[in-house]
Amino acid sequence: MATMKDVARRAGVSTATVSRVLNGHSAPTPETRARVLAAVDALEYRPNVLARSLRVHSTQTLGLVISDLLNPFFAEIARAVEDEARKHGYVVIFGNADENVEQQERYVRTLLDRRVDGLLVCPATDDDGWVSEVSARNVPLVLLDRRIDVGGAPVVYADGAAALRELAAHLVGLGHRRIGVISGPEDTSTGRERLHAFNDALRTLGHPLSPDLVTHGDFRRRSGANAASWLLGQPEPPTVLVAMDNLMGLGALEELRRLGRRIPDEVGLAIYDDQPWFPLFEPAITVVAQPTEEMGGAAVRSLLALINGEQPGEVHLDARLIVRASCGERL
Amino acid sequence: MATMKDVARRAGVSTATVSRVLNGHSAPTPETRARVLAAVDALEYRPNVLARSLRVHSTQTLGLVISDLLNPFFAEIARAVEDEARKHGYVVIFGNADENVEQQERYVRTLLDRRVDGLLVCPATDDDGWVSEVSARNVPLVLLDRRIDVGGAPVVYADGAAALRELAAHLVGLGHRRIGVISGPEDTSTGRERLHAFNDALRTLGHPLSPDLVTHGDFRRRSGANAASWLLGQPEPPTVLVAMDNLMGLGALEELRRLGRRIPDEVGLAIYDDQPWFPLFEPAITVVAQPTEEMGGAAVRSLLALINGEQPGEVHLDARLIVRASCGERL
DNA sequence: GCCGTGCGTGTATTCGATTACACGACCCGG
DNA sequence: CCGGGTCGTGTAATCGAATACACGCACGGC
Repeated sequence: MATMKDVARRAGVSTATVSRVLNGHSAPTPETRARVLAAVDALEYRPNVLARSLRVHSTQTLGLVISDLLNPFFAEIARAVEDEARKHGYVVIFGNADENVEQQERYVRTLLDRRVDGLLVCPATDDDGWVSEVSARNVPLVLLDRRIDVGGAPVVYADGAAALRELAAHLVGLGHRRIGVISGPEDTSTGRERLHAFNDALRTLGHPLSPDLVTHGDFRRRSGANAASWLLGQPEPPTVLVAMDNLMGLGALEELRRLGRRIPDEVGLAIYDDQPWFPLFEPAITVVAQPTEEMGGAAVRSLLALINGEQPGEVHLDARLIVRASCGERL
Repeated sequence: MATMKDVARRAGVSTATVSRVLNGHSAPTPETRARVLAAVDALEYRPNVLARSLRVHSTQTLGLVISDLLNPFFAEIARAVEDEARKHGYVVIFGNADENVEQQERYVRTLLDRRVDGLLVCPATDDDGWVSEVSARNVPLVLLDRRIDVGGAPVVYADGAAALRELAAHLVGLGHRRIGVISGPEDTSTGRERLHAFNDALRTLGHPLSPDLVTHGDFRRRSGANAASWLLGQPEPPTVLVAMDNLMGLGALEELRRLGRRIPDEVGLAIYDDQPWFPLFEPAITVVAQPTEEMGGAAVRSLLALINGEQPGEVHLDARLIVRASCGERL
């Protein structure tokens, strides 16, 4: 690979001049500029990004740590993040934490070691041990989807309260009284908040959740199936299941199919997160849809703002209810 | 951030010694070693990966260019790649080509500029303009999923011929004679090969595809829906649809639902690629499943072999038929 | 004709590591 | 008691770029 020195020699100038031409700095003469550019493409010169980064303390790289790339929700986020980053000339390195705190911590460290200019994290749990390391090296940090209490880091998330209120009204309106919930882990903000928001809404309607019909999964498919199985095995089983994440919802659906329960006649089902295939199930699944693309984009923009020394605020977008047929007759 | 010089000063040794301790080289005295290590964690020293990479000409980073992260098939690949890479101490940078040749080319260049140690590409099309650049910088390259004719680059892919033969037999056995195919683009190897393998199998059975029932999509959902719509609008419409990719299959299903056609009584459906939710549709979808996880893992191993100067062969794994209920009565 | 101004360019240092080579201490055999 | 080998450590060059600073030259004003 040709280096800058080769280009300089061929153009009969110094490396400083080459650098200036390439970076559009000060003002080399038009002729010099032309000579340099000619040498550049004669030699097919490409700058060494590592050397540059070492010198200027910036890598034009963002780090993204997500909990699970197989979760379509996070895949969409990753895709949106990559897309927005590219638009701004950044590249993204990503790591899968696998809903696992230690792996998440390892990844954060790896990405910091790679000198990313900023870090985007969808925290696996409330654990915040890794945050101190990030702030110690003062690398800009933006939290995505799940929030943890940590000073300064802006959060981008989707607020499901309104949508869950609508969902509660929808279910109650259809006559459902025993509502089974498959919630996320209690040590994640999304796990807690969705449950609380939903319960608050139901309480307001005069039909609070029965504590024995609330289960906690781990945002994975298996846990959804297990929870559904347990709920339906109760002495007074629920008439509708609400899964607080798309994978757990899938698991619940799987279990309903396995048990041969007719939806929605025997049991209804609603899922938090929409997916392209949810309308294609029989019956089409009623969901709370999150604006994933906007979330990813907004997170990147917040992060870039931080990198530029600005002080972006918390972004919160709204999730919305999409009523389909899986909880009973459409109104 | 503490640098190696700081550590050296604090430990009362030279940077060379620090480096030797950290890399387990030659043999510093146990006492020196201890002093250095003490200094390292007193200062919370972390090596600067950029400086190291610049010096040793290796970044411990792999580049992955995929066509579409929103395609669950590629998401699984990405996940498997990242997983295997991590096990070997590599990090992966990825780029979404969006089934778009130019963006793919830009990404290849970007990743090369980042000095990845090796490149994994799922080519968007047969276009191979970008390959020359890779070989010019002799960066190890492994092709994943789709093959293109290019000397030297090992290919990792799933061979669907056997599974498609079984599928053909299954369909013919169920009495299907007019079989509609939603194939991939003709300028991708997977697009061509799956169609040919399937047609060969049918021909052998004495029921070759009717050319007017073969359509080509672009591996995206919309094209699957359009193709299904077109096929069903033919004067003599097919009795079963075979979509050669999971997204086009989803599109076809969408269209079938929209038109209100009962599956499999009115039209059957089979899809290439399995997904966790395919068994949950009513009826459960018959599929050809690819071993995505193995593909991703194998690709990384081939790439690492190349990086180590070995000469890995072509890896081809087998896809397999999973008969469910969407083409008619299960045998 | 002299000197300040400004502009284009080159020289040399720096970023933070790795490593070839040299050097001094120590030990041992003749 | 001295020469040669071993072993641990330090010195300095290197990777490939960016950039502070200095230098030289042309030009203009007096």
